[in-house]
Amino acid sequence: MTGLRERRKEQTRQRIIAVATRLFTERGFDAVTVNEIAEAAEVAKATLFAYFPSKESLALQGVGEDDLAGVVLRRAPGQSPLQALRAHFRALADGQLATLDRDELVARMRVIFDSPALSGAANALLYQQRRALAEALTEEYGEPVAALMAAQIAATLLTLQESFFHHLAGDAAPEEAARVLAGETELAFDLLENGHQHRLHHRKGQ
Amino acid sequence: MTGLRERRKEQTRQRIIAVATRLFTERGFDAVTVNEIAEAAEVAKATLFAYFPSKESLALQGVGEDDLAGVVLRRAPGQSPLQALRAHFRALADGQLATLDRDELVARMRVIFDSPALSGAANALLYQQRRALAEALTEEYGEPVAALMAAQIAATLLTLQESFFHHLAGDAAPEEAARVLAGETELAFDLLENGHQHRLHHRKGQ
DNA sequence: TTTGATTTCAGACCGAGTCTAGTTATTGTG
DNA sequence: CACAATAACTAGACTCGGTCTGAAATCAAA
Repeated sequence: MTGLRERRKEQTRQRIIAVATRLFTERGFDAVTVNEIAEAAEVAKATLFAYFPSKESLALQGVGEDDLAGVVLRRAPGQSPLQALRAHFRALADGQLATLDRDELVARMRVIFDSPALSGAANALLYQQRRALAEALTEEYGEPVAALMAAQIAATLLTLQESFFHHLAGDAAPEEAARVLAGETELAFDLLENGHQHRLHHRKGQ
Repeated sequence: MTGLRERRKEQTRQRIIAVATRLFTERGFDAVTVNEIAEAAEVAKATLFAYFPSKESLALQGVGEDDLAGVVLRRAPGQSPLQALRAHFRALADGQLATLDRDELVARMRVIFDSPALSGAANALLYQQRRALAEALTEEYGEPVAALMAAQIAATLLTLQESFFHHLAGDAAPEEAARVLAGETELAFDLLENGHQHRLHHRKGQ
């Protein structure tokens, strides 16, 4: 059923991503031109843009695909949205570093965080998530509260990612970074659940 | 002291902003070209970009100039950061609509929210604020908590602005919108202080 | 008025992204 | 197998945001 045509398309797609990824990690997002990518991948620029809507999307393949709203909507009965999200990201934090190639991951994140343009694009992706999450929360909490909650949750998760990257990009060992991430994840959800009031007193360092 | 030269520069600057603002509100940010703006303002494109670093900056003049970090750093002794911010935005919500021209304000916000590119740029401005705020909170709460708090606060404020705009852009009367904004501001800070836990139960509508 | 510094300018240039019109595959059908 | 119909690809021109260059205009100080 999967005709030759579709296989070729998939090949081309993969080739473009591979070439782009290599160039981005070698020289950084901003220093690479889509003309270069197209040339190196042996396609016309127009073809490249037929596969990917923008240069950013080339570097953000597979980013922002968490389904926050889905996690909330599919949670076990009796579980609060925050509990469900906490469990989800707890599992993710545990699993993440175990399965994934550390160097590849840190290279990917470095490409993103090193380019303001890319960080912005990643942020825009998160924005989508946020809206969907707000909608998922609306039934239970009403619109204004749901919107605020969703915003706080999304911002929190982005911050966790950033912190994780900074540890990983520093000289922290992968296990160390994973440990810190796990700790900060709990901290973050505690903060969301209990509010800032609980943190009134000096807690310098961590 | 203020030589002719500097007066001319200021005139030119104002002329460019005026022209750009008019065109943006007439036709929307994306449908206006910097060449058009330059032509209408009777300057060369290069001159325009000597005054303003980007097309976005033309539409975002005076946006994102709140100084969240400053509010926190200059708060009265004994006051928590959140208390200080709450007081600040409470005052702002009260004063805002009283002083400012409603139509002008809503036009401005419409220009921004109607263009994804512009919303993104505004978001990037908020990002700066967020980092400064995180730094201001670090002394008291330690780095990871401060970063999380700052992220939640910034996201919250953005959400308030969005909600305010949506009410204003709808057919809500200015006073009505101001009233809602005031209410949501309190709600937002309650949420930040007490956490989501407090909102477990059905609160449909508002 | 001459000199030196600023400002402005037109226009070339770059990179991202779109569009067009024509070419080359791959496909389903007789 | 031949033959449309269709899908994918291509080169190149084009638009728009933004930078750069080198020259011309303007202003300040002497």
